[in-house]
Amino acid sequence: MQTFLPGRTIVHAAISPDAPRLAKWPPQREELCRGLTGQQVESVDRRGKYLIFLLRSGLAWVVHLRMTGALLHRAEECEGEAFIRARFRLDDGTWLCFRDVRKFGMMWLVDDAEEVVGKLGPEPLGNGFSPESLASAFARRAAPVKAVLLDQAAIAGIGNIYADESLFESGIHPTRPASSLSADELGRLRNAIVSTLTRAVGDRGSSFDSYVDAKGEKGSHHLNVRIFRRTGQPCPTCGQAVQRIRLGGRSTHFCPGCQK
DNA sequence: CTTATTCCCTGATTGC
DNA sequence: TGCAATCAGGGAATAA
Repeated sequence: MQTFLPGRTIVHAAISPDAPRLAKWPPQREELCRGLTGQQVESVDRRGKYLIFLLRSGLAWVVHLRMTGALLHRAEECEGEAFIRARFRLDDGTWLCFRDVRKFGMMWLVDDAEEVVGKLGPEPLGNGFSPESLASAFARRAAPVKAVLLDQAAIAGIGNIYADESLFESGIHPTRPASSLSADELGRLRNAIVSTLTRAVGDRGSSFDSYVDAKGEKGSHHLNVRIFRRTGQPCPTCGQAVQRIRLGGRSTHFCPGCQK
């Protein structure tokens, strides 16, 4: 995305009427498309799970792919391809196609990206992310630590896979109240979050389901997870069977032997 | 303020 | 084999 989009101008934009919730702001898809047409992309950025395209005009085009969304860069229009919910033609003749089977994806065209991402917690791969950052995110939070890890206002960008992997790597039980973690545990969890996300980025993401990048390529990190969706299989450390429970409305996987 | 629950959506999986 | 019910999941909305 960073390689081909900066400098390009959107010369045509269309959102399909079968994706009525895709346009979050302006809420009418025609208005969002009108606003995007003629805009030149200056830079590509990210905050948590949100993509931010800063435009030369000063506006920000913000996109969230959610579960099954993908922004695909194509030489040709994705004519006849299933689940294409929006298309954007660029001034070099290529296309950016938004494919989204489950229609959970969202986009905004705003004066300031902070209107969308302003309430997110700190970036776990940012410079200042420390055990103290976690302590402040967990203060007064009696909810299970797994649920707080998924709370984007506490820490930005951690999803279900990486919450389970980080808790496993740090040896912390997912049901522990977040505010009950000791300083040592906060330090271990901080390091586990950083190493888990760094490894996942190195593998270009996890394609348990349909995730692909702008070139249509899958990530490989789903091949390297230690605990996620491995219910009943032996723990890689102690051999006990991996257990699955529901927490924060999500499937949660952990080793009853290693995670206290 | 926090926490829990429901909803959105549809392909894949499971159950009879 | 066929059809229906269930499941998966991020985050918004709602309720308590």
